[in-house]
Amino acid sequence: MVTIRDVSKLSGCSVATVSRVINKSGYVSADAKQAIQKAIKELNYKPNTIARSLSGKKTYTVGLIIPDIMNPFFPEIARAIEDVASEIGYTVLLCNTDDNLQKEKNYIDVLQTKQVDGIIIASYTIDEQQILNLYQDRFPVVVLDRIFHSSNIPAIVSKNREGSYIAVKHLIDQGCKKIAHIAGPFEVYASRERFVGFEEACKKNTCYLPSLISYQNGFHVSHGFDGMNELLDKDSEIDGVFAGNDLMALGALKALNKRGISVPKDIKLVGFDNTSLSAMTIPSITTIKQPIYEIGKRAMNTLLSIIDGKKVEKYVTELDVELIKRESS
Amino acid sequence: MVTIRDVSKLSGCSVATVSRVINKSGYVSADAKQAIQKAIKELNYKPNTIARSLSGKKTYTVGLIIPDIMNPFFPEIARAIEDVASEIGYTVLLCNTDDNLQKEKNYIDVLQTKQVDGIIIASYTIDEQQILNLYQDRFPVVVLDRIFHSSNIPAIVSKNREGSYIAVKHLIDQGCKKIAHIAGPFEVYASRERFVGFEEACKKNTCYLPSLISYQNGFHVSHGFDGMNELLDKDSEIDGVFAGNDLMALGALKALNKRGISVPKDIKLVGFDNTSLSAMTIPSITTIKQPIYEIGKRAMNTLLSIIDGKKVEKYVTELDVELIKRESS
DNA sequence: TTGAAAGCGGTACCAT
DNA sequence: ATGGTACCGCTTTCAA
Repeated sequence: MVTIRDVSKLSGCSVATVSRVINKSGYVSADAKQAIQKAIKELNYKPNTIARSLSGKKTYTVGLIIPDIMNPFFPEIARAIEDVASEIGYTVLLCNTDDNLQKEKNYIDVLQTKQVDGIIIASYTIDEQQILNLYQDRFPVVVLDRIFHSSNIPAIVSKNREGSYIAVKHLIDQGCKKIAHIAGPFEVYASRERFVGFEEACKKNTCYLPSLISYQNGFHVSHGFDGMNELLDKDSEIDGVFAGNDLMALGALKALNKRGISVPKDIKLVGFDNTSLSAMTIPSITTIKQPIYEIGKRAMNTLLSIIDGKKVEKYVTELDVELIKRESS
Repeated sequence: MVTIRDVSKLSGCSVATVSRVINKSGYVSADAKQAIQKAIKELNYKPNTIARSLSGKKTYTVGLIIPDIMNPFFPEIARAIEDVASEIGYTVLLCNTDDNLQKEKNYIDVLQTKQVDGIIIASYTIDEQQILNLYQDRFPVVVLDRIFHSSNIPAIVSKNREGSYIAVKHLIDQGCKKIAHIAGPFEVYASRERFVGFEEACKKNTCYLPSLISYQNGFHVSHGFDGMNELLDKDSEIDGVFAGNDLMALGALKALNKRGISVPKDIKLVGFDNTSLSAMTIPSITTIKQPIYEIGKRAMNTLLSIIDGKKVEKYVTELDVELIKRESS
């Protein structure tokens, strides 16, 4: 391995001077600079990042903590984060925690001992105190898809409530009279918000009935499937369904399909997220688009601001959602 | 930040001894050990991984280079790798390269200066010489879904040829007389193999016609859509389609749907990969299951063996594929 | 404008 | 069994 001392020797300058030209810091004469650059070329010298980190206190690496990269919401988040990271020479550590407290705690420890410059966390279950500790230690953190009202931890979320409202409004506009909702788990911030948005829209438009909500303890395809069946068993006049996310919407679609109920003729269906799968189903699913990529991008940019010691003016960034009309409605 | 010297002072032992108990190396008296462990607890000391890496030459981090985490094949790969990594205290750097040579070259450099212990590469385009260089520098590398016959670079692939054969055989068993293939780009190892498997199966079973193949220059939904339309325009008697992967199968399904051709009644369809989406479509898509998780797992285990200096006996690991029967056939 | 040298937080060799 | 200390490769202060 070629070190800074090799460059120093070959160029006839001291390591300090070499360091200066590498980092473009301090004064270096044109002659010295040239000699050093020549030596760097010749030796194909690449500064050792580890040594740099140890001395300089920065690793140019951030940690991304998510429940599971296999959940279709997260690849795009990860991609966005990685895109802005790599753009400026940062690198991203991928951490899956399955919403498991122990794994989360463990990863936070690991990331700290690895001296990452900051952490982006998307977790439904994580111990609030855990994150608060980081925040109070002035460790750069940004939270996704969740808000801690008890503190000023920077958070990026999208307008879930408004999204639900738009979804229900759309179903009404399409002629639906009896609209049901398949709600995700209430521990999850986004589920709660979507539920509230649904309630608000229903109250304003007189289609609210408590029996028209199925409460699920998860948000995967199977939950949508079960929820849809549950709703259909209770009330056969349902003509519109708003599912808490696309995965559940797909589950609902499967249940409807199995019963021979036609979408969108008999029942119209709207999902949430606009994950890639919603465009892939047949019929494709109308959904509320979260700007997933944008969420990731903003999160990373916010994190970088914090890392650079800039004051973050907006602690909560709320991003706009949008109705994507497709075949299911 | 608490350092080893703080522990040394508080415990009354030297840093060398503290280091010994941290690493369970060398002899330490019971008394010393106890005092040190007490001090570690009290100070909540965590060894600094960066310092450790600088001195010890290992970072316990590996790089994962893939085209795009948003491609549904890779989240599961990433998950598998991260699972085995985290299990033994390793950490994974996520690198998306979009099959772009410059990005690949750049990431390989970055990963080397970050001193990762090894790299797992899944790339269709990457310069063979690039990887060869790493390999010859004795830098631990494992390649996914591709084989370099010119060298002994460890590779994990699945039995693509056999998979195609099984797919075609299945279509024949279902009564298909005229089977078409939508082939992915030939630069991609897996596409070539699947194509060859298709040809072999057709020749053995007398349903081979060159006109029944659509050659696509990509493998996304749109390519399947276009390919299907192309085939249908050429020959209206097709009653079975084998798509080069699930995304293309979905595209084909969409095209068929649009033309009012019923699947599986009029045309039966088989995909490849068994990505999660294949189970989600309506009708769900029969496919050849690649053991995606297993591929990732093996790749990481192989990499770890290499890192630990063990001899790798099998340079090419070929994993079995399996027919997953679903509604589309 | 330059260089010597003291860290950064560990590891591990060599004495004792 | 233990401790002193010279590294690992780079940054940064301080003096020249």
